[in-house]
Amino acid sequence: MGRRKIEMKKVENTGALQVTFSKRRNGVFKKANELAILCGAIVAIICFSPGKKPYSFGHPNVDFSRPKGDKKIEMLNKELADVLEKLEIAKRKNKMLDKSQKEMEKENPLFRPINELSKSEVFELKGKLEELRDKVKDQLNDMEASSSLLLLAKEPVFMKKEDFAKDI
Amino acid sequence: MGRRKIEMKKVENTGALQVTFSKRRNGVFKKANELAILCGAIVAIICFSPGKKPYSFGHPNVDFSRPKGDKKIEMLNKELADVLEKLEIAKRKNKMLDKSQKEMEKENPLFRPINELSKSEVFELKGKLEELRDKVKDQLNDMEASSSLLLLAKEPVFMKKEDFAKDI
DNA sequence: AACTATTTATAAGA
DNA sequence: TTCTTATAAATAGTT
Repeated sequence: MGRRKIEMKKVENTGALQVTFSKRRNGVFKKANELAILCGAIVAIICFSPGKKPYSFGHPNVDFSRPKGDKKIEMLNKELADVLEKLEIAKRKNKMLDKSQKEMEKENPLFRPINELSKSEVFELKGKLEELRDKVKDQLNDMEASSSLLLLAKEPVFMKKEDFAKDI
Repeated sequence: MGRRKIEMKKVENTGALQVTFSKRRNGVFKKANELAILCGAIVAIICFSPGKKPYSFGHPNVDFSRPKGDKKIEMLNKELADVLEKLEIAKRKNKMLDKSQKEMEKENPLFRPINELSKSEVFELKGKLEELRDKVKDQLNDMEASSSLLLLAKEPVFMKKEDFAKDI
């Protein structure tokens, strides 16, 4: 599409690479914009330059910044910390109960099994919750990793209006 | 770029819309592929057709299908269900303990407060966990929504090899 | 950044 | 849908 046909392989000249990336990135974004307008389609693109700079395009109203997600993860962790703290309290209470229990056992040995199970339940539950917390973390991390192309775009760069305006 | 210049506004004819979307989607994906190859860039596109069908393109190795995510969410839900079941068991145990407690109270009234608190802790914990489960669900749903363009692409459609081959 | 010779994409037609 | 082709648009190399 120019003075001569080019080979479809990586451009090695660093200067030419920058220029080619810039020109073609704009070309792709422009085509995507036309697709969105002509067809009423939702289109999102994100790409990383050879220098790993992120650029994104979205139509309509696609925002790839991620402060929301980060805050939510913090809140989720806080929530779990609260639950775990409650479990610690419950555990301590159970210990107290256990202590008193020993006195009780002297009078009524039948109580023992029930209390023991109840106590181990709480411990098992704590373990479950800790596993769960880690799994939730991993889940979110994995989701971020697999959708990283979108979510890592901290600095979205949309095409300049005047570049699109030519076609509209 | 064709027999005649077209206006940059939504194509109203339904048949023409389908054809235009299909042709131009392929055009955008092809350009994106060229950008990725020529510049060694990472490029990801996802778009929804006028009929809301998702299509995606990724280079290199970007897979937007989500069986992994779905399985994880299922596992997460199962995990939570297990924890809640354990809580139900603990709750029942506590009820039994409570029953026996009434007999105990006759002998030792001091036990009552501790047991009552322990029981309410379990209830509170159950509530917390239910909240948490919903929050985790919401969290995942929101992340999917905000990054929905990627994650909702259940049926990624990559360009046919032969279409790319022309250029490579 | 602009220019322009060419290649490429595609709108309409078959 | 798939192919053909006249024409519009993108862009490689140049200035």
